[in-house]
Amino acid sequence: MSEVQKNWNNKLIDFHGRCRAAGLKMTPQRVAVFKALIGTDKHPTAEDVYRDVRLEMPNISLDTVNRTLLTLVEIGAAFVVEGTGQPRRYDGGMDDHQHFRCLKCGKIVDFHYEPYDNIDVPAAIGHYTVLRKTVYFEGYCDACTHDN
Amino acid sequence: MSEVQKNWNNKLIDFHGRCRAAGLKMTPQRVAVFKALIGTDKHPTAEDVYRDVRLEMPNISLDTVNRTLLTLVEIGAAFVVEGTGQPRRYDGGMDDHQHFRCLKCGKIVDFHYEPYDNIDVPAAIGHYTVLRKTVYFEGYCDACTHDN
DNA sequence: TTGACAAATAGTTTTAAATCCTATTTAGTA
DNA sequence: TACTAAATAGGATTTAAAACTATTTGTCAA
Ligand SMILES: [Mn+2]
Ligand SMILES: [Mn+2]
Ligand SMILES: [Zn+2]
Ligand SMILES: [Zn+2]
Repeated sequence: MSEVQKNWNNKLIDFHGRCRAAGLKMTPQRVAVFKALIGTDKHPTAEDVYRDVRLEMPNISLDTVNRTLLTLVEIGAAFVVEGTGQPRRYDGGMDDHQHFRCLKCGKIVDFHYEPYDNIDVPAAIGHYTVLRKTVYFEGYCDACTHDN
Repeated sequence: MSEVQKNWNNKLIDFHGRCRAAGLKMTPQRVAVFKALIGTDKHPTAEDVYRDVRLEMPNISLDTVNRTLLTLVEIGAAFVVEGTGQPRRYDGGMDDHQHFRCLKCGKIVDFHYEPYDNIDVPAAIGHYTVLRKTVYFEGYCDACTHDN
């Protein structure tokens, strides 16, 4: 088995484990949505995932995709990308990384800068339960900077 | 004139200037929306602002409130708070600060930690046009942490 | 001060994202 | 293999935001 396949397999096993731990059934729909999400670095919307999964599973419903994506977030197998105002964008890449979002074309680009992996929680909000700490950039991507 | 009044007045003068610079008319609706926004630290939705402004200006339309808020963002007199999927939350506080959002009650809390005001752009995205740099926390606020 | 006109608004309709509803199917288990 | 709670499909509903259009209004130049 190749490294890539091994990595893929580990993710599926991990997903299986998370579902069991949470008392969730392993349905084909769940697996399909999970695979679609971890198979891309494009930070898709629910509609994007729906379109993708339907190629293999034409009868899946949009509601199931939406529900499943929320479930993935709940069990820690995915998260919602930070950003402002638009439809939710999901991310199945659970390795430490940060995001840049292009305000013109909507592209969300991963990058990794280690000092931002675990930034300090300032005293001012120290008494809150902090579940997620994010460093996030917005602007125009290369293509959008240069055209126009 | 008190310090508070002076500060308030400066913001209106600044707003006036920004409108002129952008070639925008000074309408009573615009002023009312702007005042409503800078008069709160609650990060209101468009509906919130609508409700508020209508007390003084009962005939203003929701569309005007939405349009005006977007206009304020365009001319740099306000911005949209980070966070997707829910209704947009607006912020008229243009002093440097950061946000914590409670995932349970939706409250958005301002805090200010100077080292986060102007963080480094990593080399990986150095060629992009970075317009906004954000440090952002999510979790449960005090009340929501304790009442479970 | 007035008149012309582009910009902005009110009121409404339309679109789009997400959630809700319910009859039916299914994964886990004993 | 049969049972049951959980999950799904398909459709309806809700909600935020944008689009549309007739009317009104700031702005500016005469
Ligand atoms: Mn990512
Ligand atoms: Mn704020
Ligand atoms: Zn772009
Ligand atoms: Zn809270």
